[in-house]
Amino acid sequence: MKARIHDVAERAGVSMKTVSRVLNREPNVAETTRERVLEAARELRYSPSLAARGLATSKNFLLALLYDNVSPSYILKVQQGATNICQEAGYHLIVHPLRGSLELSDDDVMAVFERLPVDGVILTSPLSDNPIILGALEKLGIRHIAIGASVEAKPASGVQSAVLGIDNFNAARDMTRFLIKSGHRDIGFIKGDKNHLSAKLRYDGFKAEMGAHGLALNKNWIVQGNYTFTSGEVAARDVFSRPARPSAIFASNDDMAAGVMAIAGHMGISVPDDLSIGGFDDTNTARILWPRLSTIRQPAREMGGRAASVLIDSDFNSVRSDESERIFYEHQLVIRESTKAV
Amino acid sequence: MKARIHDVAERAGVSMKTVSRVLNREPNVAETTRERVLEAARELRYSPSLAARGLATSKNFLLALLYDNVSPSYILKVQQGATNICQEAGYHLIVHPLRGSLELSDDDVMAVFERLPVDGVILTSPLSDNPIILGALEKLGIRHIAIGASVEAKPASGVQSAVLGIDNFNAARDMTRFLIKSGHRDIGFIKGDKNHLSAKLRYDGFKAEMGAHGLALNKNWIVQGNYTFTSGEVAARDVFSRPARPSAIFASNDDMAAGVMAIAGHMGISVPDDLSIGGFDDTNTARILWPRLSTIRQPAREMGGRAASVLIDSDFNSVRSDESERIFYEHQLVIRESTKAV
DNA sequence: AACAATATTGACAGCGCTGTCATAATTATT
DNA sequence: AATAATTATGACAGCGCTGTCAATATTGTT
Repeated sequence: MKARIHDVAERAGVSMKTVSRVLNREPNVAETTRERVLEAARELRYSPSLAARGLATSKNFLLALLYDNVSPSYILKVQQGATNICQEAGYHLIVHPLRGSLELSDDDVMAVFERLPVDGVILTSPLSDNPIILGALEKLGIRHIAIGASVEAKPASGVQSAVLGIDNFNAARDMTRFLIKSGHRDIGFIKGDKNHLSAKLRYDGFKAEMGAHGLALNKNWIVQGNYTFTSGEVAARDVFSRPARPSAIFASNDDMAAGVMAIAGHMGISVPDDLSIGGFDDTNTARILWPRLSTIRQPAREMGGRAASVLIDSDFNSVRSDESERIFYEHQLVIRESTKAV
Repeated sequence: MKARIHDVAERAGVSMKTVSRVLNREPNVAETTRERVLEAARELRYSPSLAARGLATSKNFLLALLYDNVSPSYILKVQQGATNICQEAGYHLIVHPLRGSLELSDDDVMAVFERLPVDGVILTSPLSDNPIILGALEKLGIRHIAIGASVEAKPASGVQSAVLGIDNFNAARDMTRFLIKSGHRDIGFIKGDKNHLSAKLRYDGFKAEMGAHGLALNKNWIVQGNYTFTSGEVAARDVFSRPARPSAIFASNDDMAAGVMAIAGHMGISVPDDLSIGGFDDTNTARILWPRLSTIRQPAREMGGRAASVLIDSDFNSVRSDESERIFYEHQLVIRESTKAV
């Protein structure tokens, strides 16, 4: 039924090993032989068994994408980028939600990775900063890329790993500066999940820029959220229940910004006429809302792709172990209709 | 470094085969032995090599979720349901976008599946109805579940397969009836992708219900879309460029409804005061928009989970080949703020 | 033309697990 | 108490591939 390498070898009149050489692009195969083998393989519609190959080489041609269930639109972008690259390279991507990652014990996490038969792992925020997860990965010697981890994230050691991200601090400053330059002085801020390093950095950026312009922070308008749409709604209700109302709200991700917009709509507060809203991430959400969100573009798809290709490449190019690099991406302020000068 | 079954056997003082029996829950193992083995396995943090197991059993503990890139929010729901079940069962889910599925040749498709080392495939619409894909799957003997395929989809033969879905026709009638009962008579419709069976059924349902109430269809207000947000925008622009304007638009999925809403916002048409909008699918999109979309809930997450569990179960319960079943789900009309009585 | 260097190929073992089948221990039946 | 039926365990081969290493063919060098 399904052709095996043996069949191809027979048909091409060579040994199995030679077929293997051709298929794996090993050097030292005569051109004529190579063609004969490829032809035979094509005729038999041969494709190697990943299981057998994995057993023989301890390579699985599988990558895993791990995420905690926040901000689906963001995850999806990363996933899209990663699957694209995987397909080109003949790899496959396993998606693995890891809910409640903060409560997970060392053992839980180890158990997950021990039975994840992959060649590399892509971590998305907030997993990117989670020391338990990072620790397990290193202990098991699994290569990994942390997306959205921040500058401060300590570099991995022992196994090859990398950190991809943007400069959250300065990105937040950019958005804040834009709002201020648009004439806003009363600006509210919705913080992201306490456990995300990115949340802290974005808030710090906001504070820094406000301070640089001599603008005071109004505690009434600064609310803790957790990066979910619902938390954005809750935060907005809170802010709007105060005696005074800000003229702009900067939510530290798009989903929360959407929550703010929903509550504004509900309360008859017109966006952007009565209230400007800024988001962060430029996910699909930002684009489908009306008015569309002004936000910070984070090249999530690109980063997902990059993460996959780094992982795949290091499967080949003899991995210089103990290497860890940091790749930074440019963010971009995207102005749309949810903000307006006052 | 990593424990092998041999190590566990040694530690427990039994043969490898006995360890294998315990781990695979095979019968005929003495209780005391079982415990000893489990203990040893735990101590060594043993977890079997999927590759080796796969090679020995031709089972990979992998499922694949295939989709063409339309309606990300819908895919995501299915994916969530499927990963949940997979995790419980110790399986993993590979996600595999298949862009431009309509132009794919027989060979392309075969090539994809031949190198997808999985025990089963979950298809989402529009792949669910694609004869080339279905054909390839059967030729290769890969079990599959088609989500969102319609009643008419011919049952698979040869390999176990199933169809999960809702009654698109009647669901569309329900939404249409609701709009009519709300006093709307001038109702526009945005069709889904021509190649989706669901698109046809939804449109048929709309027509049937309009007809049942003696309402005429206005060609100006019936526009072809393709299930994407952008196509919803284009369609809305088209409709609004006509001399008369409908009082309600029924878009055959949420993403297109979001597109309509965006254009309405852009043109200063107030929703729902000047225009009611109905969607379909009840994806995340419907919830984060303001006003939130009235839509048809399709239990996508549940279907994703069900698909996974059917596939996994049939891995064990000796598969009665040649079996194919149809599982139908109830849809539900969800009324939110995007529609209003006139 | 004889020899060294290099390119090309194949035989065989073994990756870590499970299926088959034989054997040993236990329990049921007369 | 002897035999049959059942339960519990293990030895061993082999799943389909690739790594190692040895063998052979080709090319280059004096």
